[in-house]
Amino acid sequence: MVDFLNGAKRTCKCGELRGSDIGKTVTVMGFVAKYRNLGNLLFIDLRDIGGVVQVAFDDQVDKAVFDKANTVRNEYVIAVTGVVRSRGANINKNMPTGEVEILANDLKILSEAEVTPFVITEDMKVGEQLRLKYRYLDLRRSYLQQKLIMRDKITRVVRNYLADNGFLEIETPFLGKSTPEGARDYLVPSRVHNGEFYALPQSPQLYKQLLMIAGMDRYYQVARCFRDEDLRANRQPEFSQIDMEMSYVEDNEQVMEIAEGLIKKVFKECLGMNLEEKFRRIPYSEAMDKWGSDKPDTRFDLQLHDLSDILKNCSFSVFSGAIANGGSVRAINGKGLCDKMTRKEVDACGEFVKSYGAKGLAYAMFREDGSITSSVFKFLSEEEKQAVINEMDAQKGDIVFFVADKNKVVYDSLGALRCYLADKYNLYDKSKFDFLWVVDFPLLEYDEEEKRYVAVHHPFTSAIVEDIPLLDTDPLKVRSNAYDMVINGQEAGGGSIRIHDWHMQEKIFGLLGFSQKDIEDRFGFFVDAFKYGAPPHGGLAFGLDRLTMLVTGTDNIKDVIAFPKVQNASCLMTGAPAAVEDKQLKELAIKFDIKE
RNA sequence: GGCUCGGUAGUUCAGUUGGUUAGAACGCUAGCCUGUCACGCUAGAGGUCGAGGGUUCGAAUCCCUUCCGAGUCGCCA
Repeated sequence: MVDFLNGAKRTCKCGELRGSDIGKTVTVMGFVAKYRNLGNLLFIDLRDIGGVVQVAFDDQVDKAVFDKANTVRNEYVIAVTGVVRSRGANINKNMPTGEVEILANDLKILSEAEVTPFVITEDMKVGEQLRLKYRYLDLRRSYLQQKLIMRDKITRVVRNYLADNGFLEIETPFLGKSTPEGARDYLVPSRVHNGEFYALPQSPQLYKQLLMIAGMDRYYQVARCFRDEDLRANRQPEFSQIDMEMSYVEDNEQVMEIAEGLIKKVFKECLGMNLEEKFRRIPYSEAMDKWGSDKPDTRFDLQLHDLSDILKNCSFSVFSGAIANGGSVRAINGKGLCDKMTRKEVDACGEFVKSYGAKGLAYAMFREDGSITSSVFKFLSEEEKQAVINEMDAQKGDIVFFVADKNKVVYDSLGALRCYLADKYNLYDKSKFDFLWVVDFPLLEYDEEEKRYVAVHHPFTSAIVEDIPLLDTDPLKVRSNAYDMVINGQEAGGGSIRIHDWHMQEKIFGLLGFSQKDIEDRFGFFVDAFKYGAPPHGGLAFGLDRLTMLVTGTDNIKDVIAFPKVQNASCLMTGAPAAVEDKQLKELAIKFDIKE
């Protein structure tokens, strides 16, 4: 039988009580985290979002209340009224409220609870599968509550900052038009227009640009975005962006300055970090050449070195062949790792780079005794060897890894390998933060499968003015006004100065292989809008989930989302997605063959 | 779509070369206990070894299929 509150009011949260509260009569409410019955004395650890406090029930004080407390089990929801008193000699230093306890004189059982599928404790080692099925129980843990509290704080800081800078929060539709460039769309069938579909937004890109054309000047939104692609540890099918756009800018720096200020504010308010220095700007080409990635983690060295000039004529055909085919040979030097790595671990690196398309991983181990163990040095002349050693600054104790292939494979595999090594051998301080911008991205890249140019960023990104002539002669050389903010080797956000001239927009669409009809069908409304006056504008979007991950120090995106989906994009708690009733399908005029 | 790893009591796990009745800890239930906070002590309940098929005298263990989950490559303008 459960009690009604019957007018009882909570006077404070469990975790707030301190020595200074001794003597006060308080009423607290929460979940029973733990009970310890000593016979005629019973302790309950009561948990709410603010923390845990110990409640004591003494049968000498009130036998009826004591007997009632005896029926209480874990996760019951109760209200306790009592007097805060000192624990005397029995202080628990492990809890913030450990100096005090509440001696109960009234107990209300507000809700009974069945035995939970897992015990809710902070040091829990329960499988994710079970925790996600009972997410509402998992979320009772302070670990997750603190992450959602921080997420709330971040969004509040963001809202305040952007409001202070003249940005208006404006909502844009979830039900939009499918524009099949980029990620797969989630589609929503229309009942009124049978056979037609809305698409959920991959991002509010078109709307925010239209808001600039509408004269809204500066816009932002904490926007839910949807992408029907496969999940990762840091990727969910629906996620949130801090999406912003501003008018009358034509220079990257104007947007980056605002965005950088925002990140500095977030880190200041949320982590107390003072980020004084301007973030580094690294051109895309340098990021690739030095770090093998357009989101380099520069907390550790392990830079890539291009050995193509040295090795282009070497007798090792894998190397010379790759270079002759337009690829390259590059290497990284694992300083001091030679003796830390077993043969098996070196082989594991070889397997690791294979997943990035590399056919193999050559190495050279520089032993402390001066000898060199290498899979490739025997193919090199003395001059070549010496030149490699000089270029790599290879010394005793080092291990150098080489990859020869198409440039993309070399970058991908070595770029990933350096992160793998740094992580595995603790080559950097994981508590440090590393902020930078990658700029001067190429505007276009060539898609071998589709046999056409595709936009590196998106089709609305503008080209750097001095590169515009190259659009007609060498489009792959054109750099864009795009910029990505990279924090700890993760893309935290990205944006660009947009095209605001519809002639240029049509030209880019043309380069991307869109026919006039394609443009009309997909983006007609968008191109039209530019014909009625469009301020120069640019913007950027931060991934709120990833930002929260960085601030709270987790590498699992599920930790910062209340109700996340699992790898196959289903929800273990609700069972979504699920079949619907025939009646619903009929209304939508949807018919499909159900596979057995 | 590919690769790797995992699924045994409510939970976390152990389970040898295929061999008697599948174990431990925690949790749960009952009893005792006035200073516990990982309370303690005693007793007890609790298993379709993810599912299906196969090999075998015999399968948690070996093989095949399949479901579920994790990581990752592709993918994510």
